[in-house]
Amino acid sequence: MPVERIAEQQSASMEDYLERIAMLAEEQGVVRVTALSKSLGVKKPSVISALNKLSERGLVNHEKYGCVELTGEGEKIAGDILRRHEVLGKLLIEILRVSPDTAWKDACDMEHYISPITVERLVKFVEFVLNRPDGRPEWLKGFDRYLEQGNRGGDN
Amino acid sequence: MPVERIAEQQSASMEDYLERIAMLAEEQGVVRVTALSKSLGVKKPSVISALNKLSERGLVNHEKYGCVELTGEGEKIAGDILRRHEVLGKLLIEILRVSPDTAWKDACDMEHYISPITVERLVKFVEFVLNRPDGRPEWLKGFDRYLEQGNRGGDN
DNA sequence: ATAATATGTTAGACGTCTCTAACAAACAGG
DNA sequence: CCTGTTTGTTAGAGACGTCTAACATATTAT
Repeated sequence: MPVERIAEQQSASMEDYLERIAMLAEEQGVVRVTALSKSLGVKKPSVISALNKLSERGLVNHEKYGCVELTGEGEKIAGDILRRHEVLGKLLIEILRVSPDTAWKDACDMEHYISPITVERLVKFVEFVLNRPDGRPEWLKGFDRYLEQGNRGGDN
Repeated sequence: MPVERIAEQQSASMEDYLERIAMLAEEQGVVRVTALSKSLGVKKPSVISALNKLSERGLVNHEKYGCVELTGEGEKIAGDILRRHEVLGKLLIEILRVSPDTAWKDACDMEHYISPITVERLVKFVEFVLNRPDGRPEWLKGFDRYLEQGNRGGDN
């Protein structure tokens, strides 16, 4: 079957490039081919090939032997991806207590396929559960105990 | 980057075939190429091609012009996929209140990328939240109200 | 300046998964 | 039966994303 349509019509792979460019730009200011290659675990010709496509689509600026930058639209898309990544990560790490490494990888693999509607729900759920004046809710502490002890704990 | 390694070393596409074969077998007894083609929204030659690969890998039995059946190992893998699908679906539908259509599609697209560890956590979370003697917990009803009214409701 | 190294690019191949067009087998009605 | 329709298969092409090998540019150090 065709790869599922993804937000903004980018493939999962292209979305990974956009996201990583945004992250490296944030972390290190300039983004270079070698850094992208190392960060994504692909060879440099693959990076070049991806940058050419993203460049054609108007999502990045990349002159030969130069630095890589997101265009306005590229930034917008990268932002959406990061948002999906972040909310999934929060769910996995802070609610489900998955280890950060596993959670990061799973979130990264899943993030391309969540519809905007579901993203919104996730955002609201994570907000509802975690952004509370009284901190981590009791029932969630009960889930923590359930994980640790294999039972529901005493008070949830 | 290479497509992420998936449980049992199958590609997302091959996993979709396995899952759908299992579902059609359940629903209709016999599984045929045409049914798979319609169900997955791909052309028949694509189905044949997939079946040949799955057959080589010992996951399905398919004689020329005959029916399609999962082998023992094929069933095991399909079962794992269905389990991931189901737990994701429950989270999206019963907890996050995503509409079944969207949830099904999102779950289907995400299911291939969840690690076994995260699946376990999801299972436990969904269990913890939904399998309770006293029914849907109060805090979750609070979330339902939060979705409906954009506030936290009165009592959670 | 120039040699050595690091970085970036091109060309071409491969694997996966899809498609269309054409063909083959199975089946069902007359 | 045998003819038409449904079903299944083969052959070949194309998109995508990766890789290696070879080459080009840029940078750094002497």
